Amino acid sequence: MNLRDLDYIIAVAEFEHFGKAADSCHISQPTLSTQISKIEAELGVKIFERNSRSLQITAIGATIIARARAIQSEVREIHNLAAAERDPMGGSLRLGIIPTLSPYLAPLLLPPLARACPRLSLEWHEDMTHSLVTKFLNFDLDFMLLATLPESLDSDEFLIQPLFTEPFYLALPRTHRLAAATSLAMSDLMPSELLLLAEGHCLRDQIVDLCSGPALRQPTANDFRAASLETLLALVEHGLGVTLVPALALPTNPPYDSQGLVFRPLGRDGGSRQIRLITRHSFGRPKLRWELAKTIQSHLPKTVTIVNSL
Amino acid sequence: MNLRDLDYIIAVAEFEHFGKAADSCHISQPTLSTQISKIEAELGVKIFERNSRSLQITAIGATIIARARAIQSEVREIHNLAAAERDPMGGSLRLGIIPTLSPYLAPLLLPPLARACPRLSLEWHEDMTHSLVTKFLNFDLDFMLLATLPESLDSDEFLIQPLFTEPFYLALPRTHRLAAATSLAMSDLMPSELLLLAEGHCLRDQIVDLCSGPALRQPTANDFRAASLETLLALVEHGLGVTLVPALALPTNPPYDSQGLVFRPLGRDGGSRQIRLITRHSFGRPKLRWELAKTIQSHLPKTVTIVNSL
DNA sequence: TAAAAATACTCCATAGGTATTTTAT
DNA sequence: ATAAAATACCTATGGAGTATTTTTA
Repeated sequence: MNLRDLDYIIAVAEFEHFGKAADSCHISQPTLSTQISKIEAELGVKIFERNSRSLQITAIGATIIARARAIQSEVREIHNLAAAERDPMGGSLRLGIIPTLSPYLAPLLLPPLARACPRLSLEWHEDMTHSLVTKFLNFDLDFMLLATLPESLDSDEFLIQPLFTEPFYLALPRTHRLAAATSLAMSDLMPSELLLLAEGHCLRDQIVDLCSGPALRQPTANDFRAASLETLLALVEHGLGVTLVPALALPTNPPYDSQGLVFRPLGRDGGSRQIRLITRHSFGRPKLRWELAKTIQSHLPKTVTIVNSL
Repeated sequence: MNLRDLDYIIAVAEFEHFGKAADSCHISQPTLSTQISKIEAELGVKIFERNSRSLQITAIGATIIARARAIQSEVREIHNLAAAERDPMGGSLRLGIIPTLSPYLAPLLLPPLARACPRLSLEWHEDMTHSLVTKFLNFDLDFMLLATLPESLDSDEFLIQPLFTEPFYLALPRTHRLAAATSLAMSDLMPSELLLLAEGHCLRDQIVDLCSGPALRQPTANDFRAASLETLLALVEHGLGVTLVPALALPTNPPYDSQGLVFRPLGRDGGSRQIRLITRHSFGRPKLRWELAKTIQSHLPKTVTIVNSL
């Protein structure tokens, strides 16, 4: 067996098609076929059940592929360790981040991080929690910044580092009847006026949980299934409703207003989310982990609360 | 980089000598030299600091080698998984076991294990705790049976499974003044008559801890530094002293006596040790782990107490 | 019959060998 | 002076290519 062979079985598992997998590995289909056959002969088990019409991964194949991904990740990490030795704040790093955090954290984090680690090559993967976790478990991400913790991360091999708690704010059109109120609670809202993100966003679920009080605006055919907070805020600005946003979505300076929008804190227990940094314990560059966490915590606005300050 | 390259850097790290490492890899010294150079060039770091008289592992080299060992272990485990798929109770398994347990457990465990897993290839590594743990951490053992838990095993990546608790018995010459006593306590012993194993055996340390009561027989030039319990029992049989042995060291059937020896239970809190099975969570053959633990627990004499029965 | 994997064969990159030189104590 | 690693250069295994055949839905 060979390290390259691991790429090959992972590619076949990914594409479930020898031709496409071969392309992705930049080799010919016959070469891939022979190599896979050799591996299967060496191990004495079929990794893929295949014929000219279909391809399936066998049970043992799936466990082998999981190990192969882990091995590849370790090999990558050897390269990263070496790169970090040549340049402690260099190397490459793959960060996953949720869409309701990414646009607000990026401008805060990237400039100081580039200053602290000038030669660090950062891959920024913006996706919803579920997709990020899948990639992470496949060793395709080194770090994740999440607001929720799926059960699949309930394992000792992962390091979960709370960074900050971010309260929710009510976003209102400036012309809204509640725009001038000094203190607001969820119960002041009309059930129908709350706008939500599309399903799959953890923020949507958190707000739904929070709003067990006022009946939720049911999704209808006319509902705009907003894919981003920015879109949602545009709807609010045009008077189509109100929404809850995490603190980082606010304009950076008080009074936190922008053109047609005003943001109002919610009273005690108005809700908040905790942003956590997730890695594997086996991530081999502790200084880089520390630098990342520290840089995030050091450049947050006063609207959020630092947890576990470094 | 190549899987074989990992063998090479591990071999050089092991022998600290290119010629010997090359021999162990069955390649020539120049081939090894060129390969190591290539790896170092690829990673851009020196793994070994070397000249014609000395060889040292660099700091980054040590971390790379640790990863390399982990990768090799994963690769081995892929082969083992495949072997286990062809034959669920087959494959190979490397078990480390302490010298004060090995001679008593081996005859109990091996026949039923061979019956349960006829084609399992078992490597039996008998050594003291410290050496076993070193091998285990280097991924050179799959399982350990230990009576103590060094701090280096304080990590979530290891699975520690208590199997049974084994009380200590006092071993006396048949002619001893206490041989006829029905109930004994540590305080009945004369400080000078207690014989101990050589240093390094966990059993020695446990008995020393237990015997904070009677002053210990101090090692002198005349002391026989017994390397095994069997040797110690031979000394006892010849009237040179008494000793404490774990229950499994007793002859299998009551009245638990053999030729010139008698064994007497100690009263409440006469001491005991707990035997634990240690693996990595990443060990990929849970059925085999279960079978091993179960087979051990199923074939123990009544003198020990099963913990966490499977 | 058509899409996909397997086979047959040829080629070449690179791991590995032998002979020799360089290095550092 | 000597032990050990590095270099030079040659060999050959096995990974990769192209052309073709086999398979099965």
